[in-house]
Amino acid sequence: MSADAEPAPISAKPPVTLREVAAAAGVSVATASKALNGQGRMTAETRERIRETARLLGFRPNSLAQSLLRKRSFTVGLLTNDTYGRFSLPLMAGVSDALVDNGVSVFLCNVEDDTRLGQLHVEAMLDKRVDGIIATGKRIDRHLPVDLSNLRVPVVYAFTQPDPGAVGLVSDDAGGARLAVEHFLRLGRRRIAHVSGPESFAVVHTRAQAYREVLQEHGLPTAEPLLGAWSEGWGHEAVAKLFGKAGREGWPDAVFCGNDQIARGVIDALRERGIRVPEDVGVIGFDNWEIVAEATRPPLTSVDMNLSTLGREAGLALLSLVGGQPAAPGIRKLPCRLVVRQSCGRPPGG
Amino acid sequence: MSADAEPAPISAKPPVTLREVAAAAGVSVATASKALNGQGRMTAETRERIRETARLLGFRPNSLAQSLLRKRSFTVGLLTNDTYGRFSLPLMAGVSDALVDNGVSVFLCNVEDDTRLGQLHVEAMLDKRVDGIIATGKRIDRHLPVDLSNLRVPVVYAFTQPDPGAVGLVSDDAGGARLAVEHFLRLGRRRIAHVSGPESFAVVHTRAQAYREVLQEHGLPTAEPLLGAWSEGWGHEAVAKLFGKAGREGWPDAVFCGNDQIARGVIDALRERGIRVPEDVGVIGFDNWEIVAEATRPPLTSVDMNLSTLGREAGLALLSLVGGQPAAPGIRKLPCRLVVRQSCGRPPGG
DNA sequence: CTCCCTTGAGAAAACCTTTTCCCAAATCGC
DNA sequence: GCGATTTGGGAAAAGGTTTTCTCAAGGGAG
Repeated sequence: MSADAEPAPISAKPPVTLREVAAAAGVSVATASKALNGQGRMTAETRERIRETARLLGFRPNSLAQSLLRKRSFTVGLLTNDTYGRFSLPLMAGVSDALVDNGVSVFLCNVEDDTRLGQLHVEAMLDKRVDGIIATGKRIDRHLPVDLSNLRVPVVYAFTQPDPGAVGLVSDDAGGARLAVEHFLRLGRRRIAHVSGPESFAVVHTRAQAYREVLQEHGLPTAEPLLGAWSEGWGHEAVAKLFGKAGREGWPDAVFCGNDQIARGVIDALRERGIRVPEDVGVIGFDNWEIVAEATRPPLTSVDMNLSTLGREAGLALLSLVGGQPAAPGIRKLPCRLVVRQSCGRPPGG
Repeated sequence: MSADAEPAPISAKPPVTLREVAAAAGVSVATASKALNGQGRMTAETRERIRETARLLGFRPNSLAQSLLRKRSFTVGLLTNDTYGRFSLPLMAGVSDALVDNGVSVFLCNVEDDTRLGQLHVEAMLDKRVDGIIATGKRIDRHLPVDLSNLRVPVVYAFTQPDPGAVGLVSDDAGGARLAVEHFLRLGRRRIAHVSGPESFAVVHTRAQAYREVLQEHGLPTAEPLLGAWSEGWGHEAVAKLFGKAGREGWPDAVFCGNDQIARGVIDALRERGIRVPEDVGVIGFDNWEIVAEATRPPLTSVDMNLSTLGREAGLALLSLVGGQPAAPGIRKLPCRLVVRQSCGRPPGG
């Protein structure tokens, strides 16, 4: 058993227990435990001998036993009703990354819109003694189909409607809309239209309101936003409405779109009408869905909600809650950022 | 304590233990355990009394303690290197669904392409005593950056390159390609082109080979597939190559595309040239990425890899492995299906 | 009236680790 | 040299459940 022997690889054999390490090192399990955790008092030589033995045997403590005792499982649940959507992916990746960096594993729980399924998942998570729960959704203005108030573990809401008194993180949609409109203004655009999604979405109103405010602040007339669907098809229709009327002078010189699909429809429709983007009309989208934004011709400038960061912040917030730090309840809005590509044009003298 | 009293809701109070249930029912923990698990012998009345007590107290067994004893945690790890991609989502949802139905929770582990991160995750999962691991990826022809051979738990590979001797599930790409080409043939198309992705992808060759075979089986000449990128841009380029030469008689009357983005580029490019889809040229894509397939004009017929089913099967395969059923090692190919929309035209007399 | 078997239920070990308490030996102060 | 403290390490309880034994009481056979 030389000092530079290889540690045993993870293998098919049953796991090595602390008892075995202790026996091999000729000490009690108590001492072995303390040696490995840096607790207790013993000679440096004893401690080192035990550690070396553990290393050689490939000892890894059984998390189940540790959790049972410590009442802390280093495990959290991630609840989502958006397994197919593009929003939850970066969000979940961000959550997962933040937690994994802190040695915490994540249970993925897809609840769809099924209350029974949600209840089932929450109970399973609680049974498995998760340290906390992160609830994410596909819409900021909708609750998950499950009641997470009065749980015995902390809960953080990300990109979904939080319970009153809980801590929630969402993107700053108003700020994102401002970024887009103000960018247009800086580029010298003055007749800015807004084409967005269905009226039933809260973000549609939030963004439209910010759009109006920015224009008013600059003393510009505000056209009524065109509300429709989150689709390319609606982008085409909207262009027909905006650019259908004869008389070029009434046409917008910029279109701020509620998402990237609408923006793509707008760009395609404009091209089909022979209207040049960005020379005649600038276009900015929302979501920065790269696969769409980079395929438009020209590539689409878009507002990015920083969902990955949002997820990361949510993970960290939960961690501090689990650690006993009292977090200010309420909704925290995280800033968006504008990803500039080629659909909005260059500054006048640029 | 009437019989129809409400069971205690899940609450912020510390969980009820079996010991408390036993005390409240006036029996020992051993008897209580047996009553709740349907084990042991006791009067029906005793059993029912204990069960009712447990229900009223809102007792839920501590999974950690159960797992520690049973050596079965009802937990599996899901390893992926594709948190952002669209393939892993339905796959993961399928896995998750299959497992959750069987009372198994899923650890989501995003390893990116980082060996160290992968090792970390695998060790954490093993420490938490997962019953098994499912490895999924974004490409069938690439290994995950982590060695999963010789683990002490079963492993199933889904949509990623399995270790030799392991059980793996992938989509039947050749079969999917056949579906597309044969559909064209049934519709009376005879000059079928194939535009696909980069040469470095194994699926590109698999599908191209199937494409050639079907044409040969029907005694038709096979044009050399055009290989490029998985992008709309390449779809445009490919159309320029295929339809650039003067002389309409040499043009294809159908294009089978390697993915939906290429197909979209092809359709857009054809429209820009005034070539009608599906009247003049039929187009079929691959992946059935609904958000793309439904936005093309006309909506795109596409091959669906049934990834959700693939994930479900992977989950079930792992479950039976965990249950001790020996599974035949090797790669199992699951059939694709053709989702017919409007880009390929109707049968001649249809 | 015994003896044996069944029934109903409890005691205790086991799973694996952590932590508190405890004890013997060694060291220190004077 | 003697009491007090420190040092090094072990015993045991705890965490919550399952399972194997054990055991007393009751019932049936002869």
